Amino acid sequence: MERSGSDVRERLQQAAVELFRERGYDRTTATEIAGRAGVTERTFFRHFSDKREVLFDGQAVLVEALTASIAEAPAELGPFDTLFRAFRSVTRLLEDNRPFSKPRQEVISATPALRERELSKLKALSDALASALRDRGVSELPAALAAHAGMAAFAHATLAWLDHDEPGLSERIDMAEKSLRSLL
Amino acid sequence: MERSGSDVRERLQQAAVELFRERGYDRTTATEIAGRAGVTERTFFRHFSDKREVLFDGQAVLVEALTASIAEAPAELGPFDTLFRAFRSVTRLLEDNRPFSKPRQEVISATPALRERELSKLKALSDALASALRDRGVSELPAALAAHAGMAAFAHATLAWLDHDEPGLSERIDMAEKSLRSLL
DNA sequence: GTCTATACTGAGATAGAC
DNA sequence: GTCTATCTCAGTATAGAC
Repeated sequence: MERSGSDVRERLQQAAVELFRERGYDRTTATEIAGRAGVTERTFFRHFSDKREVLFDGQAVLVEALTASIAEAPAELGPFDTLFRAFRSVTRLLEDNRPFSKPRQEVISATPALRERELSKLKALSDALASALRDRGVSELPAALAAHAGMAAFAHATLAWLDHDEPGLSERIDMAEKSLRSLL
Repeated sequence: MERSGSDVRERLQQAAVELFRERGYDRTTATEIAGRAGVTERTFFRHFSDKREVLFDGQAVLVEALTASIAEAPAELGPFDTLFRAFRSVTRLLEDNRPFSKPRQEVISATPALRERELSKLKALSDALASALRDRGVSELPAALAAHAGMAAFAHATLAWLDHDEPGLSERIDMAEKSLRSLL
């Protein structure tokens, strides 16, 4: 049982999604997940600080990609232009991940404890975007509000697209952006 | 030991805030909270589905007040006008509750597990506002986005005001509204 | 890797309000 | 008698300490 290959983390994540779908989150123990991945419960908790965390790892990549896009955006763009440019820069990434994201999202949506954790992650993401905007000279309050509103639109589009794949992600982002802009 | 008709629930909430401030959330057990309120641990969990929930009860009143205000707003008002009218209608309520809200918020802000729960509650509130807007004929997407953006502004103003009481809550809501509207 | 505290659950008993 | 709140007792699983 490959121990040093260090794809243990991925095997744990894979096993977790499978088991959560088979039995539900509450009826799955950390020991069972570890067992299916060929390690002990203790190893599970070495990799993930708590049971929920096993489903929330991909976020780091997304944060990096989005903040990088914001940092290198033309200086003359306003907050929303900058944000939506960033969101569009990761559509390809999200589309490629859809086969894994969809079952994962089904589990999350069905489990209150996981939805709670999801909100934390979205908040952290939103805060990171606000920080990236501030680095471009946008001041505190507008940066926070733009990041929040933009993230809400982006998250809404992404979740709707994971639920039904048509219309596509790009179109959904367009729709969300238009809707947001016509509100103000 | 007053068993029936009593205010066990409130005693539990009171005891919880006290103990969390004295020792911190993690170092306080449900048994200790129950003990200080004069009941057993099991009774604590009959009143609150989990340990975090004991700090999040006041929300119901706020949801009621805000959705009521939205429902009775003049039909010609747009989504943001409707929302901020509602936010302003509860400033008095929030100001009166400040003596209780402030210590409570300090505990929440200092505890990751409680911040997570707080986000859930804000999401539920935001969803309720979106639903109230839809009842006025605002369609799905704009209702969700307006509610999210508006709530972000309102929450930002309220938390900042709990942290430092000057400028006052009304002024802070004015500032947040202006900032949000001038984003475009 | 082992041990332990504690959050949480379930079932059945008891006590009082009605 | 019913109904509801609480208690008692006996567990399981998470997560942290060692």
